[in-house]
Amino acid sequence: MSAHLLENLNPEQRAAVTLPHESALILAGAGSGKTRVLTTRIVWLIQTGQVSPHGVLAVTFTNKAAKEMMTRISAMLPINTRGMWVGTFHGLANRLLRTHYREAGLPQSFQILDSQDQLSAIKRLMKAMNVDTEKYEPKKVQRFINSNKEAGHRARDAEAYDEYSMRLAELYEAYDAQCQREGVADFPELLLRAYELLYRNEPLRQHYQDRFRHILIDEFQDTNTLQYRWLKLFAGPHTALFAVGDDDQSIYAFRGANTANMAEFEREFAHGNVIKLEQNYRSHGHILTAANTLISQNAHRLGKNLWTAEGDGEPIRVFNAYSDQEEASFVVDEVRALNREGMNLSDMALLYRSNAQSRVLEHALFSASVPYRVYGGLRFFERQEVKHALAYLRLLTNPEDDGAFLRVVNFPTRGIGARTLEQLTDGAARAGMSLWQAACTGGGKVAGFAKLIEDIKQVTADLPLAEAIDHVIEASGLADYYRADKEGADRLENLNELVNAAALFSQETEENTYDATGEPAPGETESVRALDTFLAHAALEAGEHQAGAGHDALQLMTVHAAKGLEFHAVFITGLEESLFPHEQSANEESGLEEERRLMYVAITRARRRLYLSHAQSRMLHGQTRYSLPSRFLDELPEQVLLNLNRRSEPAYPSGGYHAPAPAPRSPQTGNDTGYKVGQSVAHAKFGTGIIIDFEGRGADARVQVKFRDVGTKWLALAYAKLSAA
DNA sequence: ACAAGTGTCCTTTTT
DNA sequence: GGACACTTGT
Repeated sequence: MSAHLLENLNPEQRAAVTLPHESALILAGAGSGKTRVLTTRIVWLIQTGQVSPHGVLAVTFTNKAAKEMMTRISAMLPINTRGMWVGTFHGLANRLLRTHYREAGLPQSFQILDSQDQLSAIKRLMKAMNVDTEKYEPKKVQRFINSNKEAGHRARDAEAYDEYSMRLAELYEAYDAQCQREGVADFPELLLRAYELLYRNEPLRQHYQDRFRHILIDEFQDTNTLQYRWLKLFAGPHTALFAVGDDDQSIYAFRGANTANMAEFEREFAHGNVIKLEQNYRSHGHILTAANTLISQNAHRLGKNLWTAEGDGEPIRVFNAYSDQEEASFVVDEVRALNREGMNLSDMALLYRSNAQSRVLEHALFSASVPYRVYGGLRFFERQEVKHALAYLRLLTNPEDDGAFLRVVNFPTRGIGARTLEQLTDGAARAGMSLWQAACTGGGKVAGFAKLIEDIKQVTADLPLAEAIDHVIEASGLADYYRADKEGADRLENLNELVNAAALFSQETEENTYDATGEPAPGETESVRALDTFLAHAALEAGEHQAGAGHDALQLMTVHAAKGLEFHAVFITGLEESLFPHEQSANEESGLEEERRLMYVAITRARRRLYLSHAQSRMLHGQTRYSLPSRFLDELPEQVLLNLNRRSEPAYPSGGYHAPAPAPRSPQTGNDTGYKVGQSVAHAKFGTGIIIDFEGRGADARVQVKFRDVGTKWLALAYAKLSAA
């Protein structure tokens, strides 16, 4: 049985899967079979009787990865995997807190705030405290709170050395008090609460440490400080930690991921028990060479070099476009050509650094009737109409939730305006009540709202989840509101979808094969528990980015979103200085290294064919910007590149992939110098740059040049020795 | 009380 | 270009 399991694994993979009961670090390069190793190890451990499903804790970062892992395990292991804890950090923390809510100091029906909810809670607090939001931007306050929580610091432990940060710490403290009062927890709070729960409660800690014999962590390079400490707390003296990660693919430092965790883990747990998976099963040789060469220019690495048994494959195609539009039409032409040759659109991906870049590409694809799918943007449970419905539901199960109250008290409009709410808020604060309580004791329109919620509560008390939600949508007036709205059809549709989602959710949790969000607690009111579990699910798993019409479509996404995916053909677009690497990251060494890792991730998504393109001019934020090619292009080995611009005609000005591009539309066209805006030039002293502006004629002519290394300068053409580059 | 108009700021993102 | 906050007008 287990011999069969280990077939088709290479020696390193097999060694990793069959490691003895010891902690180990698996450095798994891109495309090296990381997930396979992780899941096979779990199955192997169970099959060989070394652990029962009950003793396994497997942690991932995304719900998608957790589901994928569970699916693969169930496919290999025909036994009940219910006792296994597989989920995201937040999902598992939630599970722990729901089970031990009393010990954790939370109400049973505590609600989870997503980032949006958290931000509005902070704004509300700051308003109540009369804090100047110019001086203390709510977003910055949010970042302060979250980064402190993620470092394991409560307000009292927060580093505060000056007036400004001391004020931030005060806000943090007040914010936590508000959350406690309202019975809500934000994302980092889930982790910190769960951490503190186990840290302070010795018997509980003992219990879980004894239980989990094996802890396996996916994407370990993405863990933050708190998550690492969390894992250490779960690990008892008899627990083996199996951490899988790739420091070269760490692209989330900006949100707190701490790559140093890998080195630390090696020191604290693995003790030299490190296995490198370096054979890549995804990409052809030239693509890997490019990736290896690029990433070798990062100074801080654990060190790893991917290789493949495949041949070199095709060269990497580089295209220099005159404008973002030309870049887009180039991409469209290539995509169609590949599609004609038989490659599915869904096997091709268009990658970009930031979401704003997708529009030009979308426009070109749309005009050419190429089906495409964009990842990113609003997700199902984040849509305003869905959040409104959820707020009503939250109010039913947890009336202390002022955030939910304020969200829906006047939506649909009930004639309850700012003035009324101000009075209500003041009254509630003076009496030390929640808004809900204050509304119940008062009169007028606000009391009418309270009555409405009370009625809904009565009717839905014994209804199944989906029917309860359906009633809420009707009785609250949400449905009528969107029916009356000319543009409300989609929103109405989504509310319908919410009812369906709830029905599906009830069905799935009943079957209970996989339950990442809540432990069924015996003896509690059925429908209330179901509602709480569903609301937690909605917050923790915000749903798909877009309703997936499962047809063959080209895939558009940011490089971040592409991590973990692979495609036959990949287009990396917008390879320009200030865009990729992004200008806000390029200044710092660590920022630049992260951008380089991002580029590394992008390159290693490709199996057979890779296109790199950049545009000399680009519409961004309503302005045309001129940029130099990304330094990452220079960091690739020339022998694996194929410059498409040099196929038939000179590279400049249009690149001439197809029709020559129109002349630049600049008020200075038609000058007499032989230079134009957008052109790349070289200067003996300042290096290479690009002309971004122009003034004067003849002997007085001056050009403004944006140099890669020395910034932007005005140069008199009569004196500066410029040459075309 | 609320709709319509004006001004500001723009990474990346999962939970 | 577009989301979001804030101000003005009815």
